[in-house]
Formats: sequence, C-alpha cells, structure tokens
Amino acid sequence: MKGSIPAATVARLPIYLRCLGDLPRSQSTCSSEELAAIAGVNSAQVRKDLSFLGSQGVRGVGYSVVDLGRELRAALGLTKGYAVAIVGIGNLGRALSNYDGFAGWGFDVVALFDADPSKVGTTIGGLEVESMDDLERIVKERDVAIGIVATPAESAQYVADRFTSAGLRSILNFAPTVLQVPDSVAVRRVDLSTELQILTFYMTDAGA
Amino acid sequence: MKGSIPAATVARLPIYLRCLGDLPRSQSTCSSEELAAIAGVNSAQVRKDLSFLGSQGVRGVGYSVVDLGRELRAALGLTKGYAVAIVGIGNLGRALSNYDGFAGWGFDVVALFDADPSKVGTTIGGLEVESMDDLERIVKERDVAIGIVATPAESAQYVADRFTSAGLRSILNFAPTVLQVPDSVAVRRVDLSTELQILTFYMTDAGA
DNA sequence: GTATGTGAAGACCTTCACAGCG
DNA sequence: CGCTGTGAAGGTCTTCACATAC
Repeated sequence: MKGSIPAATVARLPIYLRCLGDLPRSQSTCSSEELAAIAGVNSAQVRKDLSFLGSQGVRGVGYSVVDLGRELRAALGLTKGYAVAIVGIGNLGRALSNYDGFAGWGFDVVALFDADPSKVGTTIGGLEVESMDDLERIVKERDVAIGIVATPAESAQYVADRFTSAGLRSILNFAPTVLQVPDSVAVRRVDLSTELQILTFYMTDAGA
Repeated sequence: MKGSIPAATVARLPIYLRCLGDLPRSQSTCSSEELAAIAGVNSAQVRKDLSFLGSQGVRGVGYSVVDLGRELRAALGLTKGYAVAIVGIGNLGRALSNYDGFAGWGFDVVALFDADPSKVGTTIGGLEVESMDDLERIVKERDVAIGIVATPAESAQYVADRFTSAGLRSILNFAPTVLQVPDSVAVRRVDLSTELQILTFYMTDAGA
C-alpha cells in the first residue's frame, strides 16, 4: 500500500522534526501556528500533515514537543540507523564524506568508492576509498541501505545500475542527470545547476 | 502563451534543457515521447510544459532541438550570465567553489565569504576568501545576483538577512534551516539530511 | 501515418472555516 | 477561552484522448 501518507506531506515531515529540535529546551508544547511560522507553511497544513501520523495534539494547548518528535521519527523510520555508501570522491563526494550533519539522524557513512585507481586506498575522514570492483560485496557485508551518487553525469547511470544490482533500494543522486531505475528503487535528485536555473527564471520578467 | 508559467513546469524546464544537450549531435529533432523517456516524465506533460513557452513543435515530426534549446534558455533567463557569491567556506562551500558544473550555464562564482578570520585571505579555486564586513559593498560592486548560503544552521538566517539588505533577490540555501525572507526574495532549499529522511520513509512499511 | 496542442477529467494538494474538545 | 482535527471548497498539477496539422 504505497503512500498512506501523501508525498507532499512526507517531504515536510523532516522539516517539522528539525523545527522541533530548534525550539528552546524549556518549551514542552508547540502549537500548529507556531510550528507553521518556523517551518514557513500554513498552520492548517501542519495540522493536516500531523493528522496523518495519528497525532495526539491537545485542543487548547498544542502538541507535546517530545511526543511529536517521537512520532515524526517513527514515521520517517528514524528509529534505527542506516549505513550509507558514497560513490565518486571528487569535490562533492569528499565534502559529503566529511559532512557531520548526517550522524545526528542515524546515518552512518560506511563506504567510499571511486573508479579512479589513484584515489583507491586514500583515506577521507577515517574511511578508505575502495575499488568499484568490490561494491556489491561491500554493500552486502556492511548492510548499506542508501547509496549516494556523487560522480560526473557520464558515470551516474552505471553507478545506479551497480547499486541496484547490489540490492539497494534508495539512491540520492547528485549527478546532473535523470537516473533510470526500477520502480522498486527510490531516487531523490539534488541538482545544483537546476536549482540555480529555477532561481534565474524567477529573476526574469515572466517569473516576477 | 506568454504569461505565468506554473511552478511545477518551471522546475522541469532545466531538466528538459539538460536532456536536449545529452542527445547526439546528429539529432536535429526530438519528439515529446523521446524527451519524456529521458527526463522520466509523461509525454503529455512534456507537451503541456513546452506549450507554455509558445513553442513551435511540428506535428508529425517533433521539436527542433536547436530552437527548443534556445526557447528554454530564453524562458529560464539564461541568455545572460549571473554572478554568484558563496558564504561559508567549510567542506561544502569549498566543494561548491570548485564545482565546474556552474560555468557552462553562465553562472560565475565571483566572491567567497567566511566569518572566520583565519579563513579570510586564503585562496580557493583562484578566489580569495573575503570578510563578511565587506559583503554589501562587494555584492554591489560585482553585481552579484545569486547568494549561496553554505554556513552552519545557526548563521544561515543572519547571512540571508545580510544578502537581503545588500539587495539580492535569489538565495540558494544549503543550511539545514528554513530561512525567513521577504516575498521579494526567492529561496531554494537544498537539504541533505531532509533528502535522506525522505528516502528512509519510503523504506518503512508505511512508505513501501 | 505521425506527433503536436489542448479541452476535459481526474488526482492531488492547499486553504478555509468551523465544529468539537480540553 | 484557545487550539486541534477535518469536511468542504478551491487550486494546482497530471493524465487522457483526440482533433488538428504536417
């Protein structure tokens, strides 16, 4: 049963979760109005989104910060950790390998890969870069759940195919290309040039 | 057909533009079916999207690759170049400074800033890191059009405020926080942890 | 014949407005 | 009283299906 929670709502849940964490420790409850202001959305939106969690807001009071945080984490599957592998150790891959914003949410980078033999064997943030030849074996051994593609566009589809055949179901793609994968694999695309181009549209007369 | 283009369409135009560039040089026309397959969308979607450009597809043939590329670039405002400034020269800011995927689309990184005095004066990819004190002056002098926020979450709102008061109308935010800006400023958010959390949702029973 | 352009239908998403509960 | 939860209304977006044009 795909998506008992609407996709648009799912995309906002991580934002709500982060906003909760940004509240002062002393604050034990939070109204939809307040959360909406911080998250930059409409308060009815917040209430409707949270209602999909079977949430337990209290009328006249708001939501318990602790309980809501627990529910959000549970809904997002953040009650366990996830092993992450990164392929493509260029500028971006290196930055991602060292990114410390992952660990706090239970994401653990456990493998780095690069096709360039001169990079294999080097160490980034305490992890050794390994050969693409070993990708399937290592993904299975270390129980990798999420693959990050940080290669040039030309190699991205090849890497995605390797990830897929290794059994991965989740891919985060930083390469500027649209990956073709089976329906069973979820892909999120992060494309810097695309984002900039969307911004330039809104600087034109047509977009103003 | 001129007038406002729906946001969902705007977000796809850069993808179409990239896909066009990926076609073999020998190919002079392209059908909506073909473009849809590469871009990973429905062919009716492609036709409807392109109809907003007042496009000139030819029935029975398809779209002229050259003409369509020109129209897409015009619609996105890519006929001129844009100066870009990056604030926050950590792992990510450094990777962005060296990213070569910008230049091909007319984006030119012309300034780097960091609040840390020990970083000011160092050189990244041929550009010197400058002091936040000079942000407004430099943004104006170098005609910066787009600001990239690559700082930790705590500083992001402050940087956005500085960008806004310097007159910038477009911000690309990599910090894990929701920026509060006037309506006149467009913000695109790129949040790595959020993306991973959306992926984990779809690995849970509820999302599968 | 082939592929576009588009009205119409439907799916999805957001917002409103208020009933209902603490 | 204040705030949640939600039906209903109103938008927006996607898909279908076919008339239309080359």
